[in-house]
Amino acid sequence: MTKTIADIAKLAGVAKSTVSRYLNGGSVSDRTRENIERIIKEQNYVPNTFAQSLKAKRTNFIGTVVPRLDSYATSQTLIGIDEELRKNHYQMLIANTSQDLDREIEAIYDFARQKISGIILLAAQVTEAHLTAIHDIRIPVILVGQQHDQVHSLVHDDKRAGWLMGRHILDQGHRDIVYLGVTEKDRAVGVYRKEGVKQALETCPDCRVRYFETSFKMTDAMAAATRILEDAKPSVIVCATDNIALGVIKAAHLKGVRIPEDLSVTGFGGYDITEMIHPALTTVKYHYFQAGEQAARHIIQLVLEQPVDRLSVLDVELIRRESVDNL
Amino acid sequence: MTKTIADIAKLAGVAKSTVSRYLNGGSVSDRTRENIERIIKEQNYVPNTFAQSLKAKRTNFIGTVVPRLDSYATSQTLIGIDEELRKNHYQMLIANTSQDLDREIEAIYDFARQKISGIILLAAQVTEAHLTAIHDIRIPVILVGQQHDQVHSLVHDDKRAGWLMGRHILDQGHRDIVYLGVTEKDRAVGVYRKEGVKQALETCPDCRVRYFETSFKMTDAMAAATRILEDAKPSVIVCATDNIALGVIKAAHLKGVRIPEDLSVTGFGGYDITEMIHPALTTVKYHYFQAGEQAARHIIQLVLEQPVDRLSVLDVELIRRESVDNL
DNA sequence: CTGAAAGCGCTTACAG
DNA sequence: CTGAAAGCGCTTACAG
Repeated sequence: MTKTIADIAKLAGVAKSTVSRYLNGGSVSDRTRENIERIIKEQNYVPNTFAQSLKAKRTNFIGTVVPRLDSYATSQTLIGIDEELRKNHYQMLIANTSQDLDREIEAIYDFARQKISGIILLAAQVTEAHLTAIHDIRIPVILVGQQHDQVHSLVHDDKRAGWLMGRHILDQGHRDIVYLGVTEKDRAVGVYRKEGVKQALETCPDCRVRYFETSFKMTDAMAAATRILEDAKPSVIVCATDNIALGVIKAAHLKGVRIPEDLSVTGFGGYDITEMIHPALTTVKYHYFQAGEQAARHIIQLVLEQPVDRLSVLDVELIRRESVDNL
Repeated sequence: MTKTIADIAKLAGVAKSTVSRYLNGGSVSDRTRENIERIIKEQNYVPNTFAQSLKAKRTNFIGTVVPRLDSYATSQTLIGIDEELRKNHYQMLIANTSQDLDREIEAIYDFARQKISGIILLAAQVTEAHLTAIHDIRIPVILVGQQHDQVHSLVHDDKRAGWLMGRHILDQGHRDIVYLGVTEKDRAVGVYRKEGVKQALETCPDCRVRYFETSFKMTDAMAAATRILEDAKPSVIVCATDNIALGVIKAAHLKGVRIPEDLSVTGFGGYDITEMIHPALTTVKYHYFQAGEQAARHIIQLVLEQPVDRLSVLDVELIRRESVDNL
């Protein structure tokens, strides 16, 4: 049924090795080249990748571990990874872990088992188990969105993002501020982003700043905001993510609190939707697509044993829109 | 370095075939079983999947072709596919085509080349080239979201969705109606969904209905809505997708048109975000996750050469929220 | 430039 | 229950 290299060789009147050489760009005479070319086309021959990989001991697979598939950040990053990988003739494999840490570890080992060449890890946390797995598999790994000294990392400048936002709301005259953040287990979002905001706000001695915590879910953020709006009466709520901001805005609408007249709200991320809602959300744009592209470039370099910076930091960009009032 | 079945066999003092049999659940005596088990654990042995696939002539890969990664519908469907595939020890491969029809065809052939066992195709259109490719590769294919008599298909009940929405706005007293749809090249969304609406509206002789077309992009929808709001003065705009509805709502906000007091708006899809915006969007919920699960189940059955319905239709559900006024 | 041969790491009849 | 042998479809030195 399906043709093998032997069939082609026989039809072309040459040895299998010659066909293989042709396939792999080795030196072949023009006559045999044309001959083989024609036969391959005629026979609709495609090489068996398993036989290739078995022999060559390597694959063109790059595995990507993602905590979730239904997030703007993940989607954009994946698209960037995929585009760049395609260009370089690598194929992306995705393992979705649905925010389950155990599955994350499992996925790493699974990928190793499949002899993929490298792993791109979009993790929210890096635990000991992660480090052990990364060490065990002896395959290049690059971390995206989080950093760790023992692993090649690519991150967004969370601290600067926080700082930009902190400065901005100060500039707009806000003095009574609520920061609605997330768990510190997520270093990037939970710690650095908040640190940036805090650092900017510390330049303002007469500011009142209160910190609250919620989850990444819009509904949880909504509930948290409802409580906050009952007790505190801040002029602005700085949310750790655009999704949280969306939840806060919803809560405000339901309570009849107008944005930005009664309450300013900000996010982080720069999701497409933040521009479409009303009022449009002031946020800090993260370059997820570019992060994906660069992560792909880095993992390929790592696979090819070329040097790569241990840490790359992507710039971020403040986007001023309508959800912040100028007091 | 990495262990092979031969190493394990030697250490266990048995033949390679015995180890293989153990691995594949064949009959082995308790003693050798325990022995092999122990050695495998000690040596941290993992079978080489390429050698397995080369010999066994099949893989546990299921390829999924998606037109885009950054859409709620795609994400949810992929999650459903992935979950179900995992359960059955299949691995999902994703090819993103960025809405490029040529890449879609290419992806199908690429998958075949990689000897994947089956393909799940989330296409917006089914062209001759698709049919040729599907026919050429001789691998089971299931179409999701679109239907075609020559291919196993799994669809949402677009016609009924349209009908439900048409009935609903009629029930709410709307008589001056604009339908903002998309290209008929997309049969499911462009034709059937619209047909459903039309069918419902035809029961209303004194209704005024006008049809417009836009793209799937929010920004295009926004521009289209801006024009529509200048000329026509409908009481409701029925949008072919939630994203289009989001664009329409944005345009309305910018023009100072209040929703739903001045204009009612509806969508299709049931994206999470539609609940968070204000006012919450009336829409028809599609069960993307379940579609993914079922598509996975079907493709597995097809791979195992079990019978599968040529066409499966998933139910949809009207969700009444605040964006439709009761006149 | 070309070919014969060995081998990648498995699985699968076939004997015993 | 167990083993020896052949073979899956390729690639890679090695000779010529």
